[in-house]
Amino acid sequence: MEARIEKIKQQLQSQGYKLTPQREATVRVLLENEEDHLSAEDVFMLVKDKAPEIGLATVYRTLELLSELHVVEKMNFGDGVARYDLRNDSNHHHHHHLICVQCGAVDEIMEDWLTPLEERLEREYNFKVLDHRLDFQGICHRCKDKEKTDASEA
Amino acid sequence: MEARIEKIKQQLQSQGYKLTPQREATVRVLLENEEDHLSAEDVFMLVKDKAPEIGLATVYRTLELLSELHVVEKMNFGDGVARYDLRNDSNHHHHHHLICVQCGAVDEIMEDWLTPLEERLEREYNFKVLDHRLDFQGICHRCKDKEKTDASEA
DNA sequence: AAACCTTTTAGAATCATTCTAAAAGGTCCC
DNA sequence: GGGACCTTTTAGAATGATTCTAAAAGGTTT
Repeated sequence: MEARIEKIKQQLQSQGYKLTPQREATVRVLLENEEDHLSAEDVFMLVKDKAPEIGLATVYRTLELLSELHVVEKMNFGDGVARYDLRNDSNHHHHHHLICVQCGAVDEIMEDWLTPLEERLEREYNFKVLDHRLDFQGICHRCKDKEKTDASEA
Repeated sequence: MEARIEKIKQQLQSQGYKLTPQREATVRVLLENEEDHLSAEDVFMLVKDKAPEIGLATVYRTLELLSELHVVEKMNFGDGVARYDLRNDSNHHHHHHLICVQCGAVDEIMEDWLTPLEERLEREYNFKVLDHRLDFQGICHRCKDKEKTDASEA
């Protein structure tokens, strides 16, 4: 944990920014909730526990800054709230989302299924791929199981 | 054109809705701009030319309604505005986006590359796929050509 | 400690979208 | 033909996420 904070500190400093206490608190929240896709509001509420005097605007600015430095990834699942995810070396560019239309859960797939497609794009469409996103909407295994249980109970 | 309006009219009526003049004007705008990804605001301004008395809320409600009936597809490219696209039988479910980070253009690929992946998802992840989206961020062929030209001129 | 940075704060402002209450239009039935 | 009863529209207010602003606070450099 400390090592990763240190690394982010250096990324900030290399661009002339400082790791202020507010920024550090924000980064810690992100590290502690690495599996989740937190909204700015979520982050704000969690950071408030550590540093109650922090403002929402500061959290927004920090997330925006970290996003520019590619420390976090800003995402949009179409529900009107931006969500932020810490990038680490292993999941970088290789995760896709399963979005459940019933319960709203967002699961991840950590496999990279798109490399062959990207190669084809560059070849056939002359398009230089920098990033991608692949989301599936549907019904997650939990809701499917629940449906089955409900049906047998009825 | 008229045939397609007629078809949409029937889709509405089959669910108990009517094709009011405002809705028809909205649908016509969508048909006339089928290649574009219009925002609600864009649609509103274009509809105003045909029917100046229409309200923005009506456009929103109409687009929402058409979206529920799967006549249009509501999309989100992460720029804070929802965009709406007419669905027709040929592009239904089979288009992906090439979003240029340099000029902002959005091109479409009309091939379906994901069927094998969807089958795998249902099998391995027990996830019932209803819809998907696949977007690539990168540099489009136009900007690449432009770069090349600029470089040789310099 | 004065001058000069960057950063934070609180709250106002903005912008897309949704809600609300009232009005308008149709349709059915007598 | 006129109510009663629908759905739909309208204008404008309300909401909610995000951004801006002006003032204050902290650090650094001299």
